[in-house]
Amino acid sequence: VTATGTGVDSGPALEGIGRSLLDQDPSTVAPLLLNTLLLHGRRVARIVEVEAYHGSLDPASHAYRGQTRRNTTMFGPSGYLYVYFTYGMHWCANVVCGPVGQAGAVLLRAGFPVAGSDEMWAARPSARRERDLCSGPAKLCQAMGLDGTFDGADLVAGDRGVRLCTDGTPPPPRVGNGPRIGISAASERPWRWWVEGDPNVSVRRSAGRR
DNA sequence: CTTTGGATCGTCT
DNA sequence: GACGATCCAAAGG
Repeated sequence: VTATGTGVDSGPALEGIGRSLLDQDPSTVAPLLLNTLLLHGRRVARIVEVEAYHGSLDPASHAYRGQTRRNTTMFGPSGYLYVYFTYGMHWCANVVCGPVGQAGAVLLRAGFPVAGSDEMWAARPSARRERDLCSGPAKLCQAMGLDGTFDGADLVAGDRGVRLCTDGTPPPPRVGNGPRIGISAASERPWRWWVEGDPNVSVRRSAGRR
């Protein structure tokens, strides 16, 4: 695992996230991913906001109505990347959790640039401030250069150059927790976690609205 | 700062 | 044929 020239390799050594940690319930795994690092080539983002999605018991999940072509990765082994296309133009990335056959994933909702931000700015020309780079699930994918071709990538083995690591940064001292964003079903379940006070965390559109 | 509406197409019924 | 696990530009305070 390297991020040469990024400044990351001059800090504490990076350590891959183990598959056993991810092989648990999405609601257990989700908060554990806060402050971890998503790496792709030179680009590194620190995850500051996540959401848990379950399977047949979660009406907001893509896996609620069983396995289909799109959500196949969600039903596979943990540690893989589930990338889906939405709103006709956006990609969003999840970390698959739990055992084979049991759908579950953690949506990576926001992060902030730790390295390779030059590539992120290039990938996101509409960004004006640094916090515009990764402050949303589709922004994060765009900034990190992730699209549908990365669906099914192994984040533990890093078989397609995408990896999930930790640099020893402890869990955030204050973790926010509340309802998930942008869903219409099961909107009362508090399955979203974020680093309290981080400016990259998405804000729920005031009042209602999806 | 906030609010609003439009873009755009793969997926599943 | 309908609907998104969203983002952005524009307009108003």
